[in-house]
Amino acid sequence: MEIHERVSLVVRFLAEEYPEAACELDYRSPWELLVATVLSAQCTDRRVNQVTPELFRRWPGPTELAAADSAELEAVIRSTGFFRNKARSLISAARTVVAEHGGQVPRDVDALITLPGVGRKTANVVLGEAYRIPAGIAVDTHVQRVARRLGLTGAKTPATIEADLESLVPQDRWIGFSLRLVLHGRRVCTARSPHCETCRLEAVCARVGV
DNA sequence: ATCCCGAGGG
DNA sequence: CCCTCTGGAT
Repeated sequence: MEIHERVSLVVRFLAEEYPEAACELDYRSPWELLVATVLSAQCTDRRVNQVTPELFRRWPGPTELAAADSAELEAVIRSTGFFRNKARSLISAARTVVAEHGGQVPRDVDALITLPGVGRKTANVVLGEAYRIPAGIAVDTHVQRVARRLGLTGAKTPATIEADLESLVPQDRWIGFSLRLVLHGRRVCTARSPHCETCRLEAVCARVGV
């Protein structure tokens, strides 16, 4: 089967299988989503959602977080892991957002990735979810693993995988495609085992590395 | 390539 | 015990 045909089948299957796919981080504004997404690195969304209510109560916006005491912030976000790096990044990012972006989360990738703690994955999530701008396909550990197993890319770095997927998937499907690959990676094609016996994508899968 | 880092699952 | 969780910076 030719690659574009397989991709279109994958996109269609995912839309049928996971119509509900949505970001599972709790947030009420682009700023809160940015903070939650930075915290989600190497951490489950559930755990992030456990710490953000107190975080947003004590430091409601970038102005407040810019003036936060790092030790106090570290204590609040400790359970998400990497807490020293994340606290330092968030306070510094808050200062930049206040000083250079009028307190608003920037609407483009280049501005977002200059913020400490924000790479392409986080930038693509924030733009797609908060602003509905399909700036790029967010490539996290799940998207990387599942896309490679399916045979949609042979690349090994997130940047190249992102470019490969963006050349194959129509731009108006990017946001949902990423969310659904993540969901499939969590529920079926897990890191430990791809569970091919119960996977409805098996017919269009290259089963790379299985 | 390595480091940051806690928590839960197999 | 080892692996993994929506990574990013050095």
